[in-house]
Amino acid sequence: MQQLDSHQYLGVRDDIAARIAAGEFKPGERLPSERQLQAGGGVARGTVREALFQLEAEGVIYRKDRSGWYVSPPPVVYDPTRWEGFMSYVEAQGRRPETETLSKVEIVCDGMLAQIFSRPVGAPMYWIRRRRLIDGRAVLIESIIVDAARAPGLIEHDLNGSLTSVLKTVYGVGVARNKVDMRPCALTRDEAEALRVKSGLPGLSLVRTCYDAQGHVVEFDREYWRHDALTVSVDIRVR
Amino acid sequence: MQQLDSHQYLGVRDDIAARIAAGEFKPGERLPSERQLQAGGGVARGTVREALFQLEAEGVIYRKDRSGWYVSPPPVVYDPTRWEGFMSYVEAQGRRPETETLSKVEIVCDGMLAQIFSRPVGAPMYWIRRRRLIDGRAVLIESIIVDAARAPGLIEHDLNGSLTSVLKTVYGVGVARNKVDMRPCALTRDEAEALRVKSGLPGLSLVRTCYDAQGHVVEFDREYWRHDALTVSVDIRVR
DNA sequence: GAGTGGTCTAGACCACGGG
DNA sequence: CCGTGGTCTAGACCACTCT
Repeated sequence: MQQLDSHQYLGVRDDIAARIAAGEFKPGERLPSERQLQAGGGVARGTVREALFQLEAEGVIYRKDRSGWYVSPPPVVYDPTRWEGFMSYVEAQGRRPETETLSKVEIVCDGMLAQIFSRPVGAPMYWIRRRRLIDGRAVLIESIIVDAARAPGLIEHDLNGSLTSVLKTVYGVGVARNKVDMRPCALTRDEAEALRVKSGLPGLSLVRTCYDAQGHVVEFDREYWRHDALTVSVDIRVR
Repeated sequence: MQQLDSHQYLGVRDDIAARIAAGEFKPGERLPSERQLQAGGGVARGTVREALFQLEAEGVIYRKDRSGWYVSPPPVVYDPTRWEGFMSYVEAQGRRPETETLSKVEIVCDGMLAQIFSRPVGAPMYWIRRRRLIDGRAVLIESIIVDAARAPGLIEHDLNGSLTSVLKTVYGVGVARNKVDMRPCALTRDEAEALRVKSGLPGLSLVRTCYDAQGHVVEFDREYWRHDALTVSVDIRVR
């Protein structure tokens, strides 16, 4: 498991990392092509790629398909215990958030949703898919389910802002409890395509269930984040 | 970015995933060697490895260095808002937790620790490194700093159980607030070696700062988890 | 159309493990 | 010791983006 003097890909990794640290390549900038990086060191292209994968796993660089490797910008901090939405906390950190609504449709409750929402199978629900970007880079894709009975006509609204505030201001539906599950995952076919990354890239899966004061589920949200785009921070006090 | 009918490594991935799902290989069991898997499908070994990396990123399999590929057991659920320690929540989920203390030494406060603990540079601190296992597999390594003034002689105790309960019962030091930061990371040289995995494997970095009722830092803890070993779950209520 | 990364081949040698 | 995964080479073709 140890890198002795062999493991030249770690040497290549260190070279590239040093050049980034030295400011030769800045966040958002493109690295030289794999074949150019290879030429410098007299190594096979596969070895250069191994080094690039290492840096990608560390969150130092990322790739745009068939366009090249780029230096990663710093991650944003996400606090699941706060109610402010994506748009506000990203902006508060001096970054530029964007939201794109990929689709919004009415569906009917299947068995799994029936259980989550405590609603009968067949009850109408809204299904919203959105992609969110920071500084122009797609960082997460989310799939939201909302009980149509709680927010009739929801999908007629503009959903490129804060969904929570639409629910609150238009429908008077407030959130009193929030359950968040997180786990490292691999971005699979669909998520990877929507984020325009290679399938199999590590990510963070985040599942949020929002309840109102009566304990009814208001919103059920699955998010898939690029692994290098966020830090999660939770601050808890004993009651 | 899309898998058409080419991308045969995804086909190999699906084959292996199907055999695992069908129960041909059970959690904890070893897969056939790469060269054996290769023989079945008439593909190059590199292609088989690509498929195995994919499954590893998804948390389906993991490797033991130069020993082989194994089917992953299910992850444990970790709730940073609960105070119960590793030993109890792992056991509560029907798994077998173990802790090994790798080292415990007295150190002096450097600049960073001085800031975290609001203590003068040079103040004595204890530094404890532990490795924790579930069902015999190393899943995390942690590095803990405790203010020696708050718990004199702490490192004389057996630290293979719950540190929090030792602090509470022996020293009367309770925790009133908990700050947890999490982010996907790559396991680098030291962590990877301690977990006996390949450097560069994705992981989850978890930094916990524990405060007492007076707002003093009691314990500062950095954990590095295998990415496939846990799910984080947070349940928050508005007050 | 040129250049990029993505995939794949068919070999090779090495370091480490105890299937 | 033999088999394993870990690393590496030197090519090749493809699908895609547009540097």
